[in-house]
Amino acid sequence: MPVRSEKHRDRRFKMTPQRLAILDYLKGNVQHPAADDVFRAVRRKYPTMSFATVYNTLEALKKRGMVKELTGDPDKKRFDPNTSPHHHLICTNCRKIVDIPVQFDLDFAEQYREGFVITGSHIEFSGICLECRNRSRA
Amino acid sequence: MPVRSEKHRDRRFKMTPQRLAILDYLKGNVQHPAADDVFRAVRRKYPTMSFATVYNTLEALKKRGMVKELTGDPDKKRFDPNTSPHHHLICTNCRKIVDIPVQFDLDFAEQYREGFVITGSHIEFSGICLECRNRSRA
DNA sequence: TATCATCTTAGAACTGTTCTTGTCAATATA
DNA sequence: TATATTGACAAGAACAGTTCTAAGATGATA
Repeated sequence: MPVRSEKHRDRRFKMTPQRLAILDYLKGNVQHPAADDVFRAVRRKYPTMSFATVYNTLEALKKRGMVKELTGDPDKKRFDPNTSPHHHLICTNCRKIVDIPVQFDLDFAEQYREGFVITGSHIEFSGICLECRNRSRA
Repeated sequence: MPVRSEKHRDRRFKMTPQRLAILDYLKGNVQHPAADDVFRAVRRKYPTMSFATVYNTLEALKKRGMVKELTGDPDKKRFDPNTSPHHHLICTNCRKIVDIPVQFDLDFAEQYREGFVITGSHIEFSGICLECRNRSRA
């Protein structure tokens, strides 16, 4: 589906070349990039690209539910273009984030909601990834 | 290098008044404070307290497993003196974090570990807390 | 193509965190 | 006791990531 068709859903979201480039970079990306990664990648095509544009665009996409902001990395905000329900593994050594492509059933947790209206859940496992273990063994 | 006996295990961790004050503030605290909160609270008793001391102490306590660092708040690091296994609810409006005092069984997730050696898990529900809902209704 | 709201850029400003420096106290060693 | 070592403190500089500002440029639409 061409990204441009989105314009009919939200005519206030202009499909500028910069935004298309950012969407293009995010599409199918499983690295869970930070703003920094987006900036460096897209700047190759648009050398005048500014950080403000990256943050503005990510914020706009977030507001429209096209990306999710992750909190697992304590050092920077990272973004996930995969908006279908899934969970994450994060390597405490290299900060790599890997998807767990299924959704666990946590309905039984409803009884603990403490008056909250729950809008989302996130399960995250931390550990050491295969690559980091191999590296430290070398 | 000589092996330290069990009773001397922590003799490199001096119990200074500043550290005792920080521990005292954290003990039983269920607010999941940020460094900032610790600083403001402890400074009342020790007006010369420095941010460096707060961060150093929190880092030392983390290293010794006496507090956990949380990642649910994208804007700042927050700390949890409750080190027993439990989960969290976070209000996306006021950033309040509330404990869910039980541990869910996620052993079945082992099959998705993607080569990771898993050392921890964290389940977090996001939503709107009762107070924020009442406030917005007013 | 004229209009208007939105977008982009560049850089400043801000926030939370880490690092550096100088000093001191407590402990270990001779 | 004298001396060395270690750990801790305060103050503030430095740093990284993010947000904000101002002004001009651009895209969508009629």
